[in-house]
Amino acid sequence: MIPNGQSVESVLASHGVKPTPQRMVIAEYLLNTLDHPTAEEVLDAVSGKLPVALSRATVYNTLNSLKEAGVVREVLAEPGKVRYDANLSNHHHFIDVKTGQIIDVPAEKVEKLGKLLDKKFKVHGVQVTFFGDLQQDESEQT
Amino acid sequence: MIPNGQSVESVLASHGVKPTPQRMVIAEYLLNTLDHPTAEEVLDAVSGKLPVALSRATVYNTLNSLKEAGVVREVLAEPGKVRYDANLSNHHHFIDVKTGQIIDVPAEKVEKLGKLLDKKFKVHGVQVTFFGDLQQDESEQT
DNA sequence: AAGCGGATTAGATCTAGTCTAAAGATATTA
DNA sequence: TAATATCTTTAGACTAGATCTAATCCGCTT
Ligand SMILES: [Mn+2]
Ligand SMILES: [Mn+2]
Ligand SMILES: [Zn+2]
Ligand SMILES: [Zn+2]
Repeated sequence: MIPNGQSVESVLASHGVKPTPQRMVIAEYLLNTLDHPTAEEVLDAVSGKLPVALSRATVYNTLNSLKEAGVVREVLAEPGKVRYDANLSNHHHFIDVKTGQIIDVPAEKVEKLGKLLDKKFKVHGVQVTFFGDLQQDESEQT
Repeated sequence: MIPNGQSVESVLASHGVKPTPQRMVIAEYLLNTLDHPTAEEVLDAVSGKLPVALSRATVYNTLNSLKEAGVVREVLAEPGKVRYDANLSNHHHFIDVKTGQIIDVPAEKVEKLGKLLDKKFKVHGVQVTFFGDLQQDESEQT
């Protein structure tokens, strides 16, 4: 997650995010976990690490800032919850429908989109979503 | 969406869903749109079509029943909203980040996952999510 | 007709997320 | 240093999607 020997502060700096104490602890947490925590989980995990109280609004503000700055990305897994992921490598996610566990899947594993993956993953379904920009438009379509 | 010349009633029957009037109008609506409506949008669209009031609880109950029965599937596009899709063919979604419009993309268009698609779709990002069942487990992993 | 189980209802409740208005920090002038 | 501007954080109110509850309704079977 955290690139090479970079400090959390330098990661923020390189993305143009001013390093306040609140942002530091939140980014540090995200950059050092393989989990895909929700805002609530981030709050629980880091609120003890500051001398002052950490408000929910700040957690949400910070997560949105980090997302917009490109430090983390959103993962939409279950309905009704946004999760955050500091792994910016080209990868996808496998979600265990029993436990809810979310596991990173390197993009190169996704060759034929249906075969692939370890035999350890019994795939029930795949959901692929493109986000982009629809050109409006000349004749022929999808 | 709706298979061949089948009636809505027979679609429900073939999936083991008892065809009440509420379920009929909801299923009929979903089976005849290319949209990917939310529960709220379903409620708005069909509530006038019944002689009685249609409660929100029934809409949610019905959507969950239809999903579990395999008549529709969930689409997780934007955070905080579940959308429903009666197109069960193997396909993915393109979401216009400007308008929010959701467009079906046939699976065969998704060959190399990055190239592909019409030039009309400028892809900013792709999110692939597998849902499944994690075998717990012998040695080697992803 | 009585009883049963599933379906539907209105409205309360839950919860993730946003908004608000005030207070705090930090940088930039004079 | 003081004044000011801009940005950040805070507690708590608020919103909105979704679920829960308990009463009622409806179609069957006896
Ligand atoms: Mn969250
Ligand atoms: Mn909805
Ligand atoms: Zn990930
Ligand atoms: Zn679709």
